[in-house]
Amino acid sequence: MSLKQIHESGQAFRWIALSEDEYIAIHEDKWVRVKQEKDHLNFKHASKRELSKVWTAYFDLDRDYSSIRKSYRGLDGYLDEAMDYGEGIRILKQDLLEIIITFIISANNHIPRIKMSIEKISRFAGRRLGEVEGKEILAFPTLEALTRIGDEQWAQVKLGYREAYIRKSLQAIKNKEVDLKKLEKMNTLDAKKELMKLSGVGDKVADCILLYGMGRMDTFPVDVWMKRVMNRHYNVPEDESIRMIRQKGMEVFGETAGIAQQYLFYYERMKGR
DNA sequence: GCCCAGGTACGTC
DNA sequence: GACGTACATGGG
Repeated sequence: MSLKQIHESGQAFRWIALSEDEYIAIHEDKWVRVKQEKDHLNFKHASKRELSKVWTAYFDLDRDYSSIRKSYRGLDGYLDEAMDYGEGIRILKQDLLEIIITFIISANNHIPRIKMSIEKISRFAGRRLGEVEGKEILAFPTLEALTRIGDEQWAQVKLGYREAYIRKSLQAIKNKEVDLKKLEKMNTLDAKKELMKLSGVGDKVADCILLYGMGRMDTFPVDVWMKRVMNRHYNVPEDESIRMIRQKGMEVFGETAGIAQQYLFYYERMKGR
């Protein structure tokens, strides 16, 4: 497990990097300072209770990634390379509302700008949780706090046309048109349909929400990077539709396709840098 | 100035 | 259902 790789793999936008090996992760109103020490993690000042109640689920510590990697080994050369390169990757299980907002913002946007937007939203409405080395630690805002953000502040976040998507979606969640609690009990396909009722949530964003906010590994988000991977390494013609590419990904990589996707995405984005 | 970014909504066909 | 297009914003 590698904190550095998880940090670079484009799923957590609000980690605070203290160094290459030490980060602050934030989940709801909890935060933890984690340091990589060779092959194990040091969760500084985290109580045993919090470790088992919060961070085990967040870091997906109960899943046996090595056996998943073993099951993929030899399937194809490219995934082998990607798994070697990103051996320490895990899929984080992050706060559902935060992930919904984050990935609505992600659509047709640059990663640094996505980070900036989320940071601003947290600054406007997130609770202050503490401070480490002069860096303020903010919670991602609650649903109530988000719906209290005013027009002027939203405008300052510079979300462009995504602002309306988010504000509509917040209302839909607030009045239970889309009930996030019920979502957890649904199978992946039903949950996806439900999520896609939210404004700004299409196929790809829904897949990301399922994968990063609900721990559903049986998803295969296809963005421009994954399209590139599938075109170049999986015999998918350039003009193939995203829909068909997703379907192929699910067929090839199966129940843990989301994890395979993360190895491939990370490898594609990092190599050549 | 032009191109692009972890795509989606909306109107046609 | 599949396809084309507009869409805010800012960095390269």
